[in-house]
Amino acid sequence: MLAARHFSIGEMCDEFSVTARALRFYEDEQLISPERRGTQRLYSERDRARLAWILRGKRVGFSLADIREMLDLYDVGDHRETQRLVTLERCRNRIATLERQREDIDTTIAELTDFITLIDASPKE
Amino acid sequence: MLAARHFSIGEMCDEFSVTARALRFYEDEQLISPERRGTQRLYSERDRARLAWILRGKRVGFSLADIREMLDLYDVGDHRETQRLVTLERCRNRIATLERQREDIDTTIAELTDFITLIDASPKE
DNA sequence: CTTACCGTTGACGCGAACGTCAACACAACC
DNA sequence: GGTTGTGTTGACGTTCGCGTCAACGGTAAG
Repeated sequence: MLAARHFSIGEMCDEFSVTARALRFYEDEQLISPERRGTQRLYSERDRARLAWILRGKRVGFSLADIREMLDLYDVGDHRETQRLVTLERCRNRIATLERQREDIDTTIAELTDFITLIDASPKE
Repeated sequence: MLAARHFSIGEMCDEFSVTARALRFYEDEQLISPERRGTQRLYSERDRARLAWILRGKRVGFSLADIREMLDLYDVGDHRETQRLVTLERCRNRIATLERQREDIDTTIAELTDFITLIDASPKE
């Protein structure tokens, strides 16, 4: 096996363009939980994947609480029947709101595009 | 001509499912500026269109400041050459971020869908 | 007239998502 | 051994987007 690589908080900040404060905040909010070597944080590949999820979630407008819930969905190894149904339900809800968002985005893009052609086609002579 | 219809703040609240507080806040922030009959607000069709824009903007994750900027783009009747170019530039930037958002949304939907098939295909017997 | 009801302007409060210190620890380098 | 760089934990400050009173005004109905 390859020795699992780890990353310092500084490296994470550079790579993902976030502040250390933000990373620590996400940890407080239980979105990521890096290991420690003594007192220092060591981020694994898994932590990086989670962070990517977090940032993507933020870009599409989810709150940290929302994102935490979604990450948790992936985590519960415990897929008892009822729990499983709840998870499915929530996933589907998420998807539904995402699809609505996409419609909104398309509408907005269309309007802005129309507007561009409008003012682009009427230059002052 | 038809007499232009106007709407009270209460009607607006019902129709768009927003609170009066929010509407007044948007007004403070110069996103809408309804007329007044005495002290009371009278919302026109134009105000309604703007509000729809605002709410759509919010759903796609824009800040009120962002939305205000976009609404302002439509407003400046003054399309002098330089101003016009600035407007075009901003519109294109907006569109670019919107398209990126849509990619993020698609990715997220895909992952959630994969996850659903995963846990949906492994029911406890 | 008075009781409702809808509306108005402040002003303060609040949760989210960090920013910004302060004070300290540890390791490397000169 | 001192300094520089990178990290740590509090703790308080800040911006955004309203919520939530309080105190008041107009008007329509009984």
